[in-house]
Amino acid sequence: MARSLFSFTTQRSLLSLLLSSTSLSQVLQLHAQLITRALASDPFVASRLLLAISEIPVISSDATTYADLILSRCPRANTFIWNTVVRIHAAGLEPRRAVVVFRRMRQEGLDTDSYTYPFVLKACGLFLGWEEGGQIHGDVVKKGLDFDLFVTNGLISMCCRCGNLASARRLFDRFLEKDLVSWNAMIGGYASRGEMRQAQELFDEMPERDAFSWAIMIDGYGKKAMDVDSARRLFDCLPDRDLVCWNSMIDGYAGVGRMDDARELFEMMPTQNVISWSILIDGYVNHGDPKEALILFQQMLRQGIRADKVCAVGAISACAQLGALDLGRWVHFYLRKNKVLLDIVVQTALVDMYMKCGSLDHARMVFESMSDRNVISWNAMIVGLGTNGHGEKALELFFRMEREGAAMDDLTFLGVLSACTHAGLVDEGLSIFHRMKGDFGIEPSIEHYGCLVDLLGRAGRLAEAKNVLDTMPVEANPALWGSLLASCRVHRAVDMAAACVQHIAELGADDSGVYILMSNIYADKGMWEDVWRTRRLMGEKGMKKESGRSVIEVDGVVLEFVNGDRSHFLMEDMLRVTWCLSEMCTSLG
DNA sequence: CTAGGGTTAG
Repeated sequence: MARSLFSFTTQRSLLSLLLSSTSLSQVLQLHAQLITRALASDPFVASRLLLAISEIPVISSDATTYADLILSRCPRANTFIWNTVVRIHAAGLEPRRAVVVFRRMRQEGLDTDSYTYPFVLKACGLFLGWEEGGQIHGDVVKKGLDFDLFVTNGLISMCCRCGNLASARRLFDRFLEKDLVSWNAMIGGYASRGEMRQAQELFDEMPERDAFSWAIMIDGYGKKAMDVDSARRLFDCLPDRDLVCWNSMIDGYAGVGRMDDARELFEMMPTQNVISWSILIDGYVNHGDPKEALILFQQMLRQGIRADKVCAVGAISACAQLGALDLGRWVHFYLRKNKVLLDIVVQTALVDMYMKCGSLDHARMVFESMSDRNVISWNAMIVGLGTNGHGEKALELFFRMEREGAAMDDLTFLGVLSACTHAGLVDEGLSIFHRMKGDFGIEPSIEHYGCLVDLLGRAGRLAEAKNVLDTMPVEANPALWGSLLASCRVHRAVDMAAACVQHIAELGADDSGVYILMSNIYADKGMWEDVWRTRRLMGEKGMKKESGRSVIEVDGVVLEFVNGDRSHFLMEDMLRVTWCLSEMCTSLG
């Protein structure tokens, strides 16, 4: 009936348009046209709409909601339609919803077939829903689908992803019609958990191998088992290496900090993609060379490779480590200009970067604009506010976090406690420390005790601080005694300071810094005999003062200062610093 | 009528 409302040819052209649409808004426009013609409830039209959605490269939450809507408006939906909705959810941001749709499908008495299970199982593997997967497994056996290649491969990889290697292996061994994918899934299960002995055994046994098999093994040895040399031996055996193999091998080296080896392969590989660059950039960021990371980032852009959000996170954290605000803002601007979708990871990296660069307003702006926040985002704000000297604001944010019922972890408390310390909010800090276990279920670690000692010590409540160290459930370490020692200097408590040094020495951690601090405490009090005695002791122990080092960004240029070393200090840099300082002085009036 | 499984970077 509905069909007679508009001509067959118009319908056909609409449908062919649908098949070639590449964005949700295009699909929506077409749907609107179809709705006005009262056609959307037609199963055939619904299936076309859903197929169009499933072909969008990135399934947004709008897309999944829309798929649910189409399903609900289509009373005569068949198995194909339901399968497609399950598939859309499995590819979306919340794979769990695929299982929800699957359950409704069964409740409403629809037939499930060999196309239903691979998608549901994939979803289970993605959110690690082994419980649900186990039930589905029973279902599959009842339906006699456990001999279907796709269904069984789905089961094997679901079991592997959920860490149930024994079940996966049972399925694998009993399955006589195994293909290359079955082998790769099983080997991947072992490799992703670093069980390389078992993976290697199967790898040697398998009838044929493809690029995936090699990539799985190289990645398993390099990243998961931290055995880069074995990974390299396989890599060298491999006749024609694809991009993934190169990247996995480079990532293996970067993961263990062998940046020279990583770099050498990077230069050798035939072509690099944005992932290759990201691996290298991240490697430098994680192994103490953020400056090199930024140089690479700029090189990559110059070669015409667009940065994606993963790569940007590397660059942003390099900026954070360097305190390079101008560059960080530039990366932020780049992402906006290139319409790169800012997800929670990028936004959190930006918050962290702005905080580390001391730009609280920008950090706050990004944080407030976030539609979703996790514990890492909150921590970045709380820790950042604390280290920038805004203890009250950090505390405020902590209470807001509590009100909103956001999950906290041990870093949250390290952040808020040290914020209290620096703002002199001693009683507030104490109260939070004492609520940690009861109200938030987080057992204080040795670091939290460190904060407590600091909190009390800096406020001059030295006896209470020492009492914490003497009575805490785990034994205090040199760092904790060191923190009390630092408080002793501030409050000129010579005797307690000497006791701290004693403890540190007993723990075998008495480095030059400890004695220098101690001798400074004596000096503050004019106890020169003790100063010289301490200096002599240092000489006897063969200690020398170590050099300090710092890095700053001035006017877009990153400068590195090493105490006692002026070689980096070029005249040009000197001029920039001078200019910058004079600018600042002028603006301060 | 139509569709499907395995690898790589935070």
